[in-house]
Amino acid sequence: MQVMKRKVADIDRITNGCSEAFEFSDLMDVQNKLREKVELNFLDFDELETIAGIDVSYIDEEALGIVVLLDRELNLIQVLSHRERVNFPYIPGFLAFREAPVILKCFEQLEKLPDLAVFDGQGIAHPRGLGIASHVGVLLGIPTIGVAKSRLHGYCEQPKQVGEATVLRNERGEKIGYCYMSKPKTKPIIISPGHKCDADSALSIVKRLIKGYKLPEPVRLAHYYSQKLKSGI
DNA sequence: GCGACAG
DNA sequence: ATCTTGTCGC
Repeated sequence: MQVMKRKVADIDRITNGCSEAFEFSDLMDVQNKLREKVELNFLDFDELETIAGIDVSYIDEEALGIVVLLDRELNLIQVLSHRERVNFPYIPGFLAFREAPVILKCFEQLEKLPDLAVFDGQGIAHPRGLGIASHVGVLLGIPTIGVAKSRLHGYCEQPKQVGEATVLRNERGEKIGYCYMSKPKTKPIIISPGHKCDADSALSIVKRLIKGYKLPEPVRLAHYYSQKLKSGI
């Protein structure tokens, strides 16, 4: 637990950042508290009207948040963005403390929240069950799903066939998501529910959001615009 | 003490 | 995430 005593500020100094002097134990307390509010229930894709995709890119010391809004047929409705200085370093397991601020600023621009938000990162497949998808999902009170390009927590068999999904389980053997090969000859993606959604619903929904690419459309488009806007500045 | 470690 | 062009393979 000694390492957990280290102040984020210490790491911040090393990373040339400028985060608050929070301690890991405090950050973990926040996560454990929010974790209690996570709800895992069935979510029907056919009931969704609008779906959002979120991504964040960086420009030196600034973060550029992007939220793309899609309709049920995955047509682009609008793109929201917000750019601001980041004051927190990237620390595995604490990504939300770095990216949630700018993401929330994007959502504030919406008059009506989406029926589902898909994140680039983990949902409950996290050491304390609160990846960025769950974290923001609880703060906004809307259904969310996490789609990561690599694993952070949990173990599973490697899918070998395209379209094959293997169960991702935590150390207690509980199902916390799926490892899914969405495209031929590509590394499988890690799918886990964020909030107001369960693992099976998350897998089912993500499958319907994939249109020929490795990543589901909401996240793929968010990343696309994230990079595009950044270069156009 | 060592390894793991989303974006 | 980001720094970066070409290139090997399906």
